[in-house]
Amino acid sequence: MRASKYFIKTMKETPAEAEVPSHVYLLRAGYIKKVAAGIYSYLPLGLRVLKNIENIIRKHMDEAGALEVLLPILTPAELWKETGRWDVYGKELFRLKDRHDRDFALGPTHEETITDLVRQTVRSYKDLPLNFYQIQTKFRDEARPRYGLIRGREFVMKDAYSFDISEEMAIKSYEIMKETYHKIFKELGLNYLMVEADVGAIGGKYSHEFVVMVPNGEAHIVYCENCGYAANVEAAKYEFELDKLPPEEEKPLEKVYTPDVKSVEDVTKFLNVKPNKIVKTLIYILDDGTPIAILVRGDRELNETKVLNYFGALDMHLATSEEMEKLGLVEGFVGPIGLDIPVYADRSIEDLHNFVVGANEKDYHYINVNMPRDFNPVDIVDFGTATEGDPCPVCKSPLKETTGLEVGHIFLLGTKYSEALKANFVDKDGKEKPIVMGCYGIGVSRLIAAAVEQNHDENGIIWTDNIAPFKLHILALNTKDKNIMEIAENIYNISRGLGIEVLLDDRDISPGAKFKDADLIGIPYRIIVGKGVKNGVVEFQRRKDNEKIEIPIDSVENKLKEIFGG
RNA sequence: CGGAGUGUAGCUCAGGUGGCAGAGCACGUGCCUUGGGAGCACGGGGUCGCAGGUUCAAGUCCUGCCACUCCGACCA
Repeated sequence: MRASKYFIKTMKETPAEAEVPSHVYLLRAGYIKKVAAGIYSYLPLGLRVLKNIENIIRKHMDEAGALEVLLPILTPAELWKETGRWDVYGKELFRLKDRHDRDFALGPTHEETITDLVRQTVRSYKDLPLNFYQIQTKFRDEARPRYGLIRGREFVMKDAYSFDISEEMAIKSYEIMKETYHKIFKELGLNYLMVEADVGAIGGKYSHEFVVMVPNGEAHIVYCENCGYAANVEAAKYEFELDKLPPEEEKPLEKVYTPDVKSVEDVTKFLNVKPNKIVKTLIYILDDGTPIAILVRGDRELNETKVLNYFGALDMHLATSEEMEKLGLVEGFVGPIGLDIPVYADRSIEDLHNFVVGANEKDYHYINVNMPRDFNPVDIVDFGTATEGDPCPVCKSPLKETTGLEVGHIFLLGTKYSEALKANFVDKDGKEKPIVMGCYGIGVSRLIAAAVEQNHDENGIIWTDNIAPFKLHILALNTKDKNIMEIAENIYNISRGLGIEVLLDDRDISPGAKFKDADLIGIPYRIIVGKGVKNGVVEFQRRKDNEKIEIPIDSVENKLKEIFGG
């Protein structure tokens, strides 16, 4: 491709809307253009990258035996009502009506649609297993779209769904997808981690996330360098055993005057105790209106996901000041003793002795509190958020914490959707059974952003070889110089003959502008045709390190074969 | 959804106390130049987010709305 005939629209300055590197460079280099918040057009360069990623995914999905389909974006409300998600999915589901006032939704995911297809077509165990996938645009009315392609309202996703006759077989399908995902992310050239994850609203038995390691990512994960355990902090088990404090003799319970001492930090200072001897009492209101109290050690953070899972709730919130008042509670001085709402404890306070809690009375705390002497929780559960330094639940080594971007998520769904939609099959024994499902997503457009987040420098993008829009960038530095142009054209033709995706910068602009654009666009390999041609050489430069080496013009073809294996 | 902020040329932005709509970059033409976003000259480009209001006069003041960005909540 010749740049003079292509669509290269770079920007010198950072658009005001962009904050994170991927957003900045994808806009500046002319890969994408914003249409509305969280909605982008892919320009020719951007589409090439998107297609490259799609094709790598497609290749591995096909190899794994999955079958590509294309489901509709526009889906009837009836299907969503059958599984209950018309109500549960909430505001994130884009809803619309047709001219007959019938309800529809723009698909944010396709469990309903694919299960509907399967229930209509699959009758016997002989039809199974099946794995359908599609690469398609998804719609989610995000509360807050942000960071360019990282969190959009319209985005491209690969979603796959497996259907098996038993959980045992479904686990096999799940394992095949897990391996396939590893192959995909390796081929994309990204530094990633597979982590144990929470199933969230999709539901199911267990799941894994694939997270591309980037600083300041949205996914918080802990991992163990010793044994390889890795998990999203939402899902990470907290290995409280090694974090236990030494046993102490129980001291008599005492109520102390603590004027205006509310937060853990206040209590720490006022009573001169460590945060791990203080117990926080958090009041939550579940989605059915039930208030609950949850106790966590002062130095630990509560994990709301674990609480939701424990109560089987979809939503909950910390009690507001008004709600606290209605329940007769004193903000800042809530405690479990004498509380008449159910009290649950995180395992961090199991075996804790002589600790501090609020006294349910303004300006008073209890000290030397002990369980079960002074109160007895309904249950003691792992409600904690794992954090750096916590012992690994597998091998007890200290965990490391890091952040990343979730680009893939696989779920063993079980029969949640097949039962709701009555997707059954007749087994060998002649009995009708629900199909056992799994679902597998990859954020295709988010991968573009993730790749840039992970691979860029102060000058622009540095694509990995397999996803770069072009693999070779030829810079003809002076278009008025016939000699330069002839040699550049010649190298361009040789490259094309070798099947290399090549971009020739033949625009009549200054050399500096060409270099700046080339850095911004981030094509991995570059040949510079400039004044060196007088001495029979051109330069070869890698975007990664910008190191230039001179090579004789007549050995360019061999060099290209060496790099691109032509 | 709560909090904060911003909307003026394609982009980045300036336009005290109301008084002819601006700059740099980008774009077009010409000259000149060709190894890290060159220079000179001329030129085109505006519903100042939208709608009301105050005023002789509104980019500027007032009211409402909309859009966008950031922080938070939320996020298969």
